[in-house]
Amino acid sequence: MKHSYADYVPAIKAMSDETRLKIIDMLSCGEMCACDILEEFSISQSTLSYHMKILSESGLVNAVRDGAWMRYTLNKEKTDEVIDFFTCITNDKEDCICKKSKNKKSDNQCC
Amino acid sequence: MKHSYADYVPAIKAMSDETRLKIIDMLSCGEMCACDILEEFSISQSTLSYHMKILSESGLVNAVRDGAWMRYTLNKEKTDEVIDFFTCITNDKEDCICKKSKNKKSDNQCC
DNA sequence: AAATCATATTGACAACTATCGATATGCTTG
DNA sequence: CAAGCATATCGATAGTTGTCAATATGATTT
Repeated sequence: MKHSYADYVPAIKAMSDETRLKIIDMLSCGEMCACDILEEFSISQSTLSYHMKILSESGLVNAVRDGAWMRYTLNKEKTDEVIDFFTCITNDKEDCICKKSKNKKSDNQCC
Repeated sequence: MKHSYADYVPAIKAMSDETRLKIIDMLSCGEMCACDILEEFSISQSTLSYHMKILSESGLVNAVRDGAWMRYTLNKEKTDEVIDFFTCITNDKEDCICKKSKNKKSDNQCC
């Protein structure tokens, strides 16, 4: 099934911040709780909570409550989907948007 | 050579916009000039110029003046670099940030 | 149930972003 | 060189973002 460019914007926006990139990297080898993530930064607890919300709402990160703690994991399906999308739009392809009729201006279907 | 997360932020920010994602896709099979790109959108000429500036300053797009026209191409080295970076931070690795000493809080070296 | 710990939400604010119309710059062509 | 085309810059503006302190919520422990 095809998607539109806009479908990927929330996840890419979520990745376009230095703090969140580092959090993604920290989650790449396994689960972490908010307090452990917080230890690695010099930001307030509310700011971290804001970043975790953006990451989980974008689908890049799974958030599971475990008692008083939140356990975060990377959503590998989603991160792979974003990588596939990038690979697709940055490479030449049979049905590339630039090969389509000039009249189909409103075509936002993509990879 | 290692980079910091912040090094990738400008390129990722440049990709975090629907219009610019479509422009990247349009450039994936070859060169285009600003006026041809503009035809595909319902935005003003000044807005397109703004987007092209962000794309070229991020390094994702090469901009070359050709008389009165600007010729834009995708910088494949840069787009590949971003894809490699994503692949790296979203996958487990030997020297992952999460395996480092808790004391090295200021370590922003990454993929 | 009161105190405490972990996380989320709220309200405020400065900085940044996307957009436009108007105007400027720079190249080409009559 | 004047007119016109292609692109860039400027100034204004509405919307979004990242940050914090303060406070709220929700779970655990005493």
